[in-house]
Formats: sequence, structure tokens, C-alpha cells
Amino acid sequence: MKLTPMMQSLVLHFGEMGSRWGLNRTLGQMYAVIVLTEAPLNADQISEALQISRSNVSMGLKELKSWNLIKLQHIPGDRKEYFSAPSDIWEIARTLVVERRKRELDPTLSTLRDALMEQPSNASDEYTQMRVQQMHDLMEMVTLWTNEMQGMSSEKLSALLKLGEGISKILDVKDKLLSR
Amino acid sequence: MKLTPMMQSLVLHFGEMGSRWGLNRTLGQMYAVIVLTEAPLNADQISEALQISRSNVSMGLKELKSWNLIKLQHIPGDRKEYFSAPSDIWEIARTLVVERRKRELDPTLSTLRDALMEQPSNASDEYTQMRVQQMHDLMEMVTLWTNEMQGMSSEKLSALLKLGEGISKILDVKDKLLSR
DNA sequence: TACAATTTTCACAAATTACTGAAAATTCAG
DNA sequence: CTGAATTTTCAGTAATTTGTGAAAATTGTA
Repeated sequence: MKLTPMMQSLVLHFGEMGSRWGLNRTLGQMYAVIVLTEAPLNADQISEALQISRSNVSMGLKELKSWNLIKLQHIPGDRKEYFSAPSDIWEIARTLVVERRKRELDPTLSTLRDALMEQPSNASDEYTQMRVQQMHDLMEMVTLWTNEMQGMSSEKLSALLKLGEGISKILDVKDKLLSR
Repeated sequence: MKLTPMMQSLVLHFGEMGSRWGLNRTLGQMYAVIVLTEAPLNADQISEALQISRSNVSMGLKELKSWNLIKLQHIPGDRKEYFSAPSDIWEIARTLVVERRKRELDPTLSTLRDALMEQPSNASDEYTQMRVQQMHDLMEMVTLWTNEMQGMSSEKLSALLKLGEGISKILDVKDKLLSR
């Protein structure tokens, strides 16, 4: 499979970004080619398109599976496994947010809880615990949000995000409603 | 500077997480010790606390400065430079979000725009552009949001996040108000 | 069940990233 | 200005991460 120049440059870019997104270069490239190609792809096609070894593709697919970012499908009469990304970009975003939360927040939340259970050994530990408490509360709220996001339809999510600068006003309205 | 066991374990944890957060181990540890200690710290103290070389600390501080995560301050009668984190945890969160957006979204947004300007060379490119458009729109909304976040006070931000599961309801209310 | 097709694993190699000590540059009190 | 204190830079090295080919495991069909 040969990539068009447009694809080529997008794939390269997502490779660069991959590492900044908690994936890595190859994973970024692989996911780019899967997301940006309409037809499901098999490992050999990916390997050829990105000029990387078959085994590397296998490991990458394993990782993408663990992120729930790809769907496996079979094509009648073909024994190979084909992969595609969800067609709804919001679903991809939702998944990314949740999976990153799992990896970036959940373990920390648990460590923070442990620290809060400990007996402070001196004044300095007391300050530390105070900060830990603040971080914990913040992260817990973010967690609630991402859970909320999970349950929202793409339409609703899109509407919420479109609100953009309007969110401030909505908040004010809500305050008024409650204070009445 | 010797760390209490509580600090020690928190610092180690944030070191682990550092790499998942787009920083790296040392940066994570450094920021943990700065955030969790009440008094501003100088480079030597950090170097001793984390058992890393003075030069490594210097590079780390440079990076943390570029993230706008630390404040430089001077202590009267002392020539050394001291660093501390904002006392408001929300300010830290806001900064983190914005800086990550700069690094993780902005460059991609610009690449996506470039791709949209190009003339599709075939049907496959047309599909690609369609997906690029979707990604672009989504990322642009996220960008608007983070901008909005920037302007919000910690109190407001906290209130918004506390809304948590309530956000769905608020959205519904808003729809009703508009449709009247 | 047998076996060819396909995928996965894994030890090693390659590439990348992080860390250090020494030296250079900067800062500031006297 | 001078020079001691402090910070920064940087080339080399160490550590970590990523990629490969060969071999093992799995799959599905004839």
C-alpha cells in the first residue's frame, strides 16, 4: 500500500505527536493510517505503508487494542485480521480521554489516597497532606467528568463543547435558578 | 534536605507518572518536591533531596520554567534562586492544561489546516480530508474551551467541575430556554 | 487431524533520551 | 571593577525505549 503525499505528511506528523500523546512514534503513525483510511487494513498493509517490520506492527496493534482504539473485523474469504477505527470521531475522543485517565490519573489518585491515610510525622508532612488533599479533590472531579463524558452521546458532547465561551453564562444562569 | 517517608513515596510516584504526563521522571520528581514543600527551594536542596546532579536540576528547572509551572523568588541576604509552585492548585491545573494544549494540540491543528488546503489527489484523499476536517473541528472546540478555562477564576472553575454529573441537566435546561 | 497461513513472542540490536562532571558564563556584593 | 558564588551549557556516557528477525504459538480450513 502506497500512501498519497497528503497521507504521508499526516502520518509523519502524527508520528511526531505520538510521543507527546503518551503513545510513541510508531503507534501514532499506525493509528493515523488506520483512522485516515476508509477501508479496514491488515497488518501487512500497515507494515508496508509505514515501512516497519511485521512484528513491530503486531506489537503496535496489541497496544492499540489495549487502548480500545481499533476494531477488529474479518473480511469474507480472507483469513487475515483487518482493523479500523470508529467512524465517529467523538467516540475516538471519548475513548482517548478515558484511557488516558486510566493511565494518568487513576494510579495517582490511589497513591494520593494512601498518603492521606498516613499519620503526618511533622509539620512539613501536614503541609504535604494539605496539598495532597487539594490534588486529590481536583483529580476526583476530573474523574467524575470523564465518567460523565462516557455516558454522553456524541451529539450531546458536541453540543457541550460547542458551548465554548457560553459555559460561563450557563453557570451564571444555573446559580440564579438555584438561588431562587 | 532529607525527605520524610511520606514525601519520599509521593516523589517516587510522581517520578513514575512524570513520563506519562509528557514530562519525564526527573521533572516529575522535581515538581512533586516543589509543590509538596511549603518553603521555596533552591537548586542545591532539590539536588540533594532527589539525589541527582546539580546540572540535571538546572536543566529541569529550565524546563519547568518553560512550562510556567514554577515561580522564581529571592530570599533576602541569600544569593541563590528559590523556586516554588503556585499555592492555588487550580492555577497549576490551568497552566498544565494550557501548556499541554500548546504542545499536544496546536501543532496538530496547524498540520490539519494545511492538509485541508491541499487538493485531494483521489477518492482516498477525499475520505482522508473528511476525517481531517472532523478532527480539526473537534480540536478547535477543545482549544476554545481551554482558552475559556484560562479566563475563569479558580472558584468558577471549581464550581464548573463540581457540577459533574449535573452538566447533562444544565445542557437540557439550556436547550429548553433557547427553544422557547 | 494436518498443515499452511497468520499472528505473537522474545532476545538482541539500534535509536533515542536522560544524566553527569567539567568548564564556561553570569550574577552581584564589596 | 574584581572575584567568589551561583547557574548554565555541553560533550560524553549511561539508561531506557523502540524496532527487528527468527522462532514459537495460534488459527482456521481442507
